[in-house]
Amino acid sequence: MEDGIVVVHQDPLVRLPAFHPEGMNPFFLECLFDGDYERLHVAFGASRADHEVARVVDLAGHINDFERLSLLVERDAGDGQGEFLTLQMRPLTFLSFAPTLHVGAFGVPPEPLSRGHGLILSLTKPHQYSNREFRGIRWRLSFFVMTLGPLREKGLPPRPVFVLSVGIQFVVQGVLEMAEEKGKITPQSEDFPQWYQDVVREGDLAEVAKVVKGCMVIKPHGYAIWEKIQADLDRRFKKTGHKNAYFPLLIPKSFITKEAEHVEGFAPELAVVTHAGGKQLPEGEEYVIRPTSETIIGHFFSKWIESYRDLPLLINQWANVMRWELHTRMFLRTTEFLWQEGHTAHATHEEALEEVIRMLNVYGDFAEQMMAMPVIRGLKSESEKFAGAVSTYCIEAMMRDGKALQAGTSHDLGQNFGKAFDVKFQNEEKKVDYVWQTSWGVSTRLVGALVMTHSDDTGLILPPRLAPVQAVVVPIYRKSKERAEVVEAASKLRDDLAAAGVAVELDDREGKRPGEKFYEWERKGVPIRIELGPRDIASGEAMTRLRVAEGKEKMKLETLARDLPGVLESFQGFLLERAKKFREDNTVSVDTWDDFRGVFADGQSKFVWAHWDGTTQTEAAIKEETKATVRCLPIEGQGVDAGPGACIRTGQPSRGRVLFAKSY
RNA sequence: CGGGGCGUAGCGCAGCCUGGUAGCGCGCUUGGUUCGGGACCAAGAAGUCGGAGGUUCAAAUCCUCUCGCCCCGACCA
Repeated sequence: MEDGIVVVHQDPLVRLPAFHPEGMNPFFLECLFDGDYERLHVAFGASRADHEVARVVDLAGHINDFERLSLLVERDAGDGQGEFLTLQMRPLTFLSFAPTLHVGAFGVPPEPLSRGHGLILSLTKPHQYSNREFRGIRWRLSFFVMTLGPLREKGLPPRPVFVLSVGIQFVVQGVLEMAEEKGKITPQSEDFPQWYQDVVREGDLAEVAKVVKGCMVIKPHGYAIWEKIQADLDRRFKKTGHKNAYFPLLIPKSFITKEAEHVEGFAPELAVVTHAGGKQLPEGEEYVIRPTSETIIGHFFSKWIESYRDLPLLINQWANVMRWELHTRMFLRTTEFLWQEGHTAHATHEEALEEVIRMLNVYGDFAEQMMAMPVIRGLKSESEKFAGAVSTYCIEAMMRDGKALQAGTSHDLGQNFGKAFDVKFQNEEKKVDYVWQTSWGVSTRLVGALVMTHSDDTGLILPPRLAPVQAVVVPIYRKSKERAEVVEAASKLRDDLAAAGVAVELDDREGKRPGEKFYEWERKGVPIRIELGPRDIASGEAMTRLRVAEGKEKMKLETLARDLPGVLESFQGFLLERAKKFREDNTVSVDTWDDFRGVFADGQSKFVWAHWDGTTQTEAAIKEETKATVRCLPIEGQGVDAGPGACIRTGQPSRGRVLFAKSY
């Protein structure tokens, strides 16, 4: 492998040295990127000295859409054989990447690859980094034989062909350093997922736990947001008659298997406790860490409920749950997360359905009123519904990249869990029946939704109603004599604001300059900053700046405490309106399959109202081709024109438009 | 299962090829000058170089084994 590692120049030049794959003659290939990838010179031959230069490929014009770019390169061999090189280009995914270089021999029996044979090359451009500075970057290129074997037909000549897959690994050094630069937030437009990570980090919301796979540490500032979410939701739950309770973290494994769909849905992501007290638990007595609590709550409901007089039973639990996820992202999908799960039991299906819709609306109202996040309320398709539910309702919000985030769910469980856990009651007609259950929940994912709904390239933006710090006072002074005076006035202002009900913080830390404090609080999403210096005190005013404002605004010190709550409220309203407008601007109704695909091309997403024939197969086909899924079937008043139409994909009849988008 | 990369100070990394005093940036501590949009100067603290074994007068560096993390691939180009 020693020969496979080459350090290349900045021009950037890539050289593939000779290699000796099994059963092949020594073979040499050289690629030379010209300037900023505008030209690619390809040469190959049996030895380095012997190589012939193939035609120069002009990449200009294709450089920005490298995805599946195919180039046919005819070789100037002069022997009339028509050998060629095909270059397939795809964008890179991340820092360390290993694009595959496929070298296939065409039109020849699987004999030693040498001059005169065509090649398929699959190279990858460092797309993600093209917008960043490449200064100081060192490229290291190594390659290795990965597979060697017959290639299946797939549009290739019916003659014997074989493929040699060679992986290339570039190691790009010096880029990560830039990304981790202090206070650095990658622009949304450049790399949205990276932007999200940066905002969460710089906003001091959370960090990846690292020592525990897939988990995160929610830091004080992030947890404070969750506490505000909890406090308000809890009030709403109480108001609708629910009571809090707490059920065990561990659930007997046997419980999970009682509801057929439920076990199928959750089995892959369960964490199982097999040992306890220094001993292995007997077979069949293992526990799972709850992924959700329908089963254990069903068990207890069956003990608590005897007659219709015990109904409805309205319970909520604040808890942590664990789902073993392969790919995790802070707040959006982590192995362990915090949530609330409501569980209710009712005498009739109608009553249960009312509950399902009631709680869906509680979530919807909360999202819009508190989070300033507009949502669409709807019904999940069969493939997206909760494992074990009859139907699942949801609220879907649009993130700033046009993708949809499921922000809350409310399930009609029918009698599925009632039957599985024998939750029976005697009704008013003295007949025994199974209860009708519901469950509904929202999680710390809401914090991620908050980030992706409002924040910008400067960092976090928090709606005042959920901001742990709504206003920050930054004192400005020169000499230590000024400091005493200014801090005193600032303290008084802080006290006045606190008395007016504003969550205010006075940042009188020494050793940090005002500018640095400004940036820090902006990254943390504080809605308004108040600057107080000697000049302001003299004039009886303070400089204020809203988190999204262009400039600063003077406000009278006298009336600041009185006026600020109003300012914050209007900022709350502004954020909601802005989010609504963003969603409107990125929502379309589409009637043709070509238009539909166009919306989701190039990794883009919007909200799309389109007709769908209602079948799981069509849904799967659409997802396969566009990555977009049915987010929900809108409930009354949530969709666009409600009339029937023809499925966008199959032309089959559709009862009404449903919401499509790519999703988290 | 196959292949690759990486483990050196809290964080990000250099040093390894060619063995010889443990380095850099950020952060942190102290002092001073600063302070209306990311300050500067000076001094300082901080590392069993992932682990074990070997070669050597001498190992972060060479060899063998091992642990951990990340990425890619298994015929889709």
